[in-house]
Amino acid sequence: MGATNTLHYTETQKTVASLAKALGHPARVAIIEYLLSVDACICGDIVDELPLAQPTVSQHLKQLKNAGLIKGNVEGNAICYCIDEQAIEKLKTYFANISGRLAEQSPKCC
Amino acid sequence: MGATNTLHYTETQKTVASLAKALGHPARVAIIEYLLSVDACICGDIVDELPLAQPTVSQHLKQLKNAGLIKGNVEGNAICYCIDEQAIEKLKTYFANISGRLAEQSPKCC
DNA sequence: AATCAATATCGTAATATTGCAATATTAAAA
DNA sequence: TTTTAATATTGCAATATTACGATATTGATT
Repeated sequence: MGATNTLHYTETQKTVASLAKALGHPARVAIIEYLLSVDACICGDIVDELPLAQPTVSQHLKQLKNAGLIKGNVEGNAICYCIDEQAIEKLKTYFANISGRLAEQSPKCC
Repeated sequence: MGATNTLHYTETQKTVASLAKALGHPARVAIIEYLLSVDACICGDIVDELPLAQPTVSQHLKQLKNAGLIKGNVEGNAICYCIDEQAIEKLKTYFANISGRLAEQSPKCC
C-alpha cells in the first residue's frame, strides 16, 4: 500500500463518474435521446417511449435530474424537462480531451 | 401505455449505457486517467494510486475490461493493461453528436 | 523444486439499484 | 367542488454493486 493510498478522488473524477453513472442504464440513455429528438420541453409521453411502468420512468428521470443531466420540473399534470447542455458539454469535452491525449501517445503493446 | 411500450433499446443505447456504467465509479475514472498519464502498458502500481485494496482494484479493472474500455491481460506477475481507444472514440463521438444537435435546436423554456 | 511478487478469484457482508403496484400529489377541466 | 389526467412518492422484493480478507494462480527468481 503506497503513500498516496489514502487520497480521495479529484473533483473531475467525481463529476464524470456521477454523470456517467446517470447514463449507465439504457432507459436513461433512451430518455436523453428522446428529449433530444422532441426538441421541446413539454413532453408528457416519455412513458410511452419506454418499456417500463410510469413509476420506474419517474425514478429514472429523478436520477437524471439529480445528476444534472436534465433540468426542469413539473406543474400539475404538465411535465417540463429538457437536457442540460452544460452536462453534455462536460462529457463531450472530457472524452475529446482523453481522445486527443491518446492520439499523441506512443503505440502500445496491447 | 402506448403501443411502443414493449420495444427494447437500440444497440447504441445499450452500448453507451454499458460504457457509461463502467465509468460510473470514480475509482474507474481514476484508473482510466492513470493509464492515460502513464503512457505505457505495463503499470503494476495502479493499486498505489487508489484508496482501495488490491482485490477491489482488480474487480474494477475487470469491469473496465468487460465493458471494453481497457484491453490487455496479465502474465504472471506482470500486468499489461491500456485504454481501448475505440471505446473512448465511441463516447467522444456520441456526446459530440448530442452536443451538436442541441446547438441546432430552438431555445427551451427551462 | 521452493520461494517470491503481483494479480485474480472466492466468500461474504453491507449497501445500492431496479422495477412495479398502490397511493399521493397537483393543477386544470367539468 | 368534484373529477380527471399526469407525474411523484412509498413500500417492498429481487438483483446488482462495492469492498475486503483469505486464498489461489501465475511466471520469474533463487
